[in-house]
Amino acid sequence: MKDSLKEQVYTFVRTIPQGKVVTYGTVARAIGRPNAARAVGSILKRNPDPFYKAVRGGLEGSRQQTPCHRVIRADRRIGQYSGSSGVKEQLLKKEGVKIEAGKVHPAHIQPASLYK
DNA sequence: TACGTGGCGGTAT
DNA sequence: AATACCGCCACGT
Repeated sequence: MKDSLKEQVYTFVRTIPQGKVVTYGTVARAIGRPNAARAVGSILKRNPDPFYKAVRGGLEGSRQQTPCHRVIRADRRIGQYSGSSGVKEQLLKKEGVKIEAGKVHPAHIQPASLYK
């Protein structure tokens, strides 16, 4: 398969189940680019199908969404997210992800070993 | 625990 | 073709 990196990233992120999160580094390793965590961030930044927009615009079910809010930093902080501050955290909490003191509860984080 | 730093890889211009 | 731009990471202090 010869998909571009960003297609692989989007495809992978779409497989992250509700209520679970992964880190940018995990995404990078899952697509075979262990050192490309930062690149993953810049790819998701230009996400063509933002989750919040899909929900608000009634796109649910009509096309693929990319729940980029389910991708967090290795130190369990939320990380950056284009859009007003707090949106990412609210989306996660709405899905049942517990966040305390700006850190995601470890139980929700899918370990990289799952995708190895 | 919190912050700074250098390195990093892919995209966009 | 070159370089600026970053939704990061690992490590040090």
